[in-house]
Amino acid sequence: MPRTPLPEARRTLGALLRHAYEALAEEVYGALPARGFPEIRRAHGAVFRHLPPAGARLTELAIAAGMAKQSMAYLVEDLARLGHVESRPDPEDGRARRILYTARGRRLLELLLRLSAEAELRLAARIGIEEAATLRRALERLAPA
Amino acid sequence: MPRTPLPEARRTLGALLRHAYEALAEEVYGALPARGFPEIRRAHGAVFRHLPPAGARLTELAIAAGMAKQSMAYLVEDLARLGHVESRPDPEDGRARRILYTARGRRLLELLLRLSAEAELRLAARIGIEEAATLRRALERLAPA
DNA sequence: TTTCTTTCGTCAGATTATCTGACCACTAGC
DNA sequence: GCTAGTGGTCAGATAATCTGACGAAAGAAA
Repeated sequence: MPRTPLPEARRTLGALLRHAYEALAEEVYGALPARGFPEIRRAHGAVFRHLPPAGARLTELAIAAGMAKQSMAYLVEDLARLGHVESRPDPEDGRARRILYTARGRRLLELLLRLSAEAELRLAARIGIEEAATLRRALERLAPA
Repeated sequence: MPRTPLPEARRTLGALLRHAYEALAEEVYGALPARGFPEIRRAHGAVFRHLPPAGARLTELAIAAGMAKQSMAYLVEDLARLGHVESRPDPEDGRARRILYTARGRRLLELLLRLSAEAELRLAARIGIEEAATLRRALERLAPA
């Protein structure tokens, strides 16, 4: 028998993280339809989380997001079709394509960031500012540099 | 212009939560093949997170996991095929089925809980015991009662 | 400068994990 | 005993990933 009692399955750290993430994602992505972006799905976040304002190559994006380049290509193509990014041939490399935000895509990125910040503020109001700050600090220590 | 500067997309609270969850899930589920359960995928976790030792009905499981009963049925059928759960007609209700762990399923549940506890301990070693405790506390305040 | 190797992206095809709608069997409430 | 509601399945769709094979371009080596 283990010294420490095993946690309930719903109370493992992983389950708690998943739940918090799920709730936050729902707040952010759930707000998009009413804000004029009903076509955006959570999977698109993989692009917005990793595409810097100056643009990036497809393969860079795929690596940053930790997925196959084919998978990233599928998301990027979708966002291009929806008018949020465009993919232009890279002048510096004839094989490569540069993924860039359109004006609409930049507005969406800003909206996502604003909604995220607001959701974090609401969370802080629920659990306490101090508590929320330590939560963020702990998570930041786990994130890659 | 917003008073607070917008966060970088990779530093929203959601992105941080997602990253931490992803890392933890990888530790736990990544260990399964070497421990004799190569057939278990992350989606199966929806069952193990919500199926109590005494069993439950399919619809209860679906509601607890926040998914359609058809989706839960797909996961349960898969785990039944793999010998981790079995689904028997409910003696108290002729329409219903009771989902129960097999002996193998119970061992897997225990392993998952143990791996989760170990991953949490390693995380605490990385960021500090105090920090990990406050992380858990904050997340628990966000979880449903 | 020709060749070899690696990298960038696409094509084709598969699988997993979800959903919705329609339905049947059974229970429960009047 | 009807009628309404619930538990579960069937059928079909879609989203979001993957792997393998490949062509074109770049970079390294000869």
